[in-house]
Amino acid sequence: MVNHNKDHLDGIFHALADSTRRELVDMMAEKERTVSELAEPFDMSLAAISKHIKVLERANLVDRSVKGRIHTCRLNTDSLFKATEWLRLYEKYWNKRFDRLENELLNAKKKEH
Amino acid sequence: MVNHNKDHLDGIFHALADSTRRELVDMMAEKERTVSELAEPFDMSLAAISKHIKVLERANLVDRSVKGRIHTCRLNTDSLFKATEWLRLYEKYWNKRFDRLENELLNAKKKEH
DNA sequence: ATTATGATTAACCATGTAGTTAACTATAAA
DNA sequence: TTTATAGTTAACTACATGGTTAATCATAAT
Repeated sequence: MVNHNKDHLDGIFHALADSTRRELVDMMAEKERTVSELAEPFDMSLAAISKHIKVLERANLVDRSVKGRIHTCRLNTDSLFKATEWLRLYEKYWNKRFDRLENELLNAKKKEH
Repeated sequence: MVNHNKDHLDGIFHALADSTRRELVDMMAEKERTVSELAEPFDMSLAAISKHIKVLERANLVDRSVKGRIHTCRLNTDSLFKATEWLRLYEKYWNKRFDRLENELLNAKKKEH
């Protein structure tokens, strides 16, 4: 049996492991965008951006609606949420670190007096 | 000028885009582990795991200390924290979704009466 | 001194990635 | 009807990835 959640996270993290794609996500987070709008700021062919968008789509990070020749892309936060959920498992570890740092600071201050 | 933060996130997300590596992270989160301990549960050569660990290390997700022939690996949460920080930018979007869902539910209940 | 163990490294293979250009599809405008 | 626009797809290149086995290195045990 295959773990689909596993595959899903693979795809999500892989999609996010590219700064161009993260910038595309940024743009779509602000508001929905057409493919050409998304491509405009990049020094890269439309074909390349088209592929990047498809990677985001496969990872379920982006939904697309087609009207005539215009493809409109919008962020689908479900996958971002899943990625965050995985990372959240480890939140307590860096909280621990912060607590430790805080304590050290506190002790340092006490010594000053 | 190169954006180092960008490169860093590339490496972090790429490191996390593999279920074997995520499982290694899980194991190290529980407690620090030697390389062989980390390799043990996997149906894969030690060499392969050694490489996976190096990917995690390059992404700053793992620190290693060597004592004799034993390499001990522990989680470094700094990078996990960075990844979470990036994702947290979008948190408001799924909160919006949840709010909308909540409202819909509320309205549905009102109609019942 | 020899052998066994923990781990890395090198050489290799198959597959995947990120980009290119060129060809194509579909729709809108002249 | 022709042409321009929005976008995808195909074929290609160069390089990275994830795995293998075999060789190597360093340390510990006999």
